Amino acid sequence: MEFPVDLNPQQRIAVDHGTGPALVLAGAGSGKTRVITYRIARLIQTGACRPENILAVTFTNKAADEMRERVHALLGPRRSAEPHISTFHSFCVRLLRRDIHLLGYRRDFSIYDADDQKRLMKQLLKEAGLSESELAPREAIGRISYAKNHRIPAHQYCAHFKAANSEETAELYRKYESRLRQSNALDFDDLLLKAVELLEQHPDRRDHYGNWYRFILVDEYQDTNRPQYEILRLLTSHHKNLFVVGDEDQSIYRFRGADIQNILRFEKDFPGARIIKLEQNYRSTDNILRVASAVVANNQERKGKVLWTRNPSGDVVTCHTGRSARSEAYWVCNRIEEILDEEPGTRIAILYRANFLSRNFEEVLRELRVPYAVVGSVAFFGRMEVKDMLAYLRIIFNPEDDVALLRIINTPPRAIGPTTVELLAKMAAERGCPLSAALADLSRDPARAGRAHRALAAFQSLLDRWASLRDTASPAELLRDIVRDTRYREMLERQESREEAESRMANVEELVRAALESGQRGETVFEFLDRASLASEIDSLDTAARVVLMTVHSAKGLEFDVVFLVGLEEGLFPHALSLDSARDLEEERRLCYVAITRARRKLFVTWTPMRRAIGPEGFVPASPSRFLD
DNA sequence: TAGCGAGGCTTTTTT
DNA sequence: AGCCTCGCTA
Repeated sequence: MEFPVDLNPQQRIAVDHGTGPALVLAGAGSGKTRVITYRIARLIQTGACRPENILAVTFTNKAADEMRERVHALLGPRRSAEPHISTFHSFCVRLLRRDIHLLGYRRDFSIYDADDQKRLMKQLLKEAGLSESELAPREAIGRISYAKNHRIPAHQYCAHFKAANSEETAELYRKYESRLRQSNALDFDDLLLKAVELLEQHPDRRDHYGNWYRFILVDEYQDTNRPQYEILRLLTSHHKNLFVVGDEDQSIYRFRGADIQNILRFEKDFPGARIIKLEQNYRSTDNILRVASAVVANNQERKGKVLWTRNPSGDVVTCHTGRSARSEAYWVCNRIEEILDEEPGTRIAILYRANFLSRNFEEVLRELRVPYAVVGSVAFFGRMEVKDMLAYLRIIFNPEDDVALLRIINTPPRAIGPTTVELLAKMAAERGCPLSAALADLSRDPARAGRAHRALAAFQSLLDRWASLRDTASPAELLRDIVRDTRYREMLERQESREEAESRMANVEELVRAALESGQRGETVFEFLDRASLASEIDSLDTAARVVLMTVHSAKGLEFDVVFLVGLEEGLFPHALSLDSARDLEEERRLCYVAITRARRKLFVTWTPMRRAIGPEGFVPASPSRFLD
């Protein structure tokens, strides 16, 4: 293949960049994914580097898949080896599954997602005698996560944070960490942090991976956090071949630790870095672009790019004020009907700040019989029944996984109630052992008898049976056994309507199929579980859907012909929790910028004063978002 | 002591 | 739609 010529001068400079650090400041719609994929193809094609020595990092699995496909398309079918393209988290998991024993962990660790974290934290709050109204589990997790990402250990927590209940938080932090350790589990933060530790404490590993990955490319650099930055520094310490692409105006993940300073001070961190700006937008009409620029121009924390386009000016951006949340939804959905009537192939998105806003739009779309897809709230791997099945697998392969055990110990109900679970937890705490060990002992204790004991013994024998199959049966076979042995289907049919039970069982079947396929690809059970843990909602987005509903965060990196940005009210967008801080407000503004720049041809913005029926002091009508000005 | 139905409450953003 | 608590029953 002759190398493509459809690159503008700046893009070409970026693609042809040789060795050493480079920062590509790429405005929305300026072709940044294209630059990365072309560059990967170029490095391989010119022989500068073998494919397997390239590491490209993206933010979602979906982005990684797409990048892989595009590189394939550019290079054609001559498969010798593949460049390594994945998310930071998946990359770190791979590293850790191989080398984490060097840090004193076992390689069969479990991964705790947000839901698992919350369960663990609730348990800890209960043990500490704190009510959830004193300290919300999510709040506690958030603080601990912040401290971890800034490398502040529990015993130094109070010295850094002087909030009212920082002592309680520090104590929870200490217990949280020791419980994770004891459960042979890592949370999402740990996946990155342990990778940093590994590379820092074991220079031979750092050199090994650093030498292997000769060229490292990073997408969405503006959303990297501190541990991610450190991983990049460690891996590139010798060769400095770090090529990052990002847009400071699209940095929207501060709440989960992203540090916009990473992109703002790139030249300081990597002296001699080449800086390339991509300012020509190929996506949107000029009118849309001008609206976007006007919003984000109010920000201070910028490097300053001037986006421009050769596209036509297009329609003006329309703002609609709804009489109520419901009528806002009707207005939007009626416009959608009209648009699809005229041009059935149009790809349309309804974007909002918070998930719960989807409800009205979903209901109205259903009423009008317009097919749609929602991203969010209930992703496949987040479904109750799927998580139950995965918890069974986890406890079989990592018996120390307390959160998994607690999840399924009485699901389906098998007469192991709160009192019995409490007793197990007390035993485990006293002996400092995992719950499964306490369970095994208690269920085999000949001195005990009675109903509760019989229930425990029956459950233990189920666990023993599955454990004996662990090394011979495939995960898919195990899952089938679990469904059968636990009478899971019967539980669903007892608890829910027939339809509901059917659809949940269909999800379980789907999971079995996924396990089967994973096995056929030759993956281990851990690779299967890892993918389930790291899958995100956007990964499974059906790109064929004409109308999609999602949060603005989920929409980052996507584009649509027509965008409806809804719920533009003070307190909602910008969100009430961001109003006190200038930095948070800037992030809300960037979020708004992201939303606007998703649109190719048409943009509608809507709001309504009448969204919240109840406030603290009765009804309070909302004001239009400041972003509308 | 476990199970179950009723009823109230609540929703920032997520790898 | 999911989470919790409460009160009743076996």
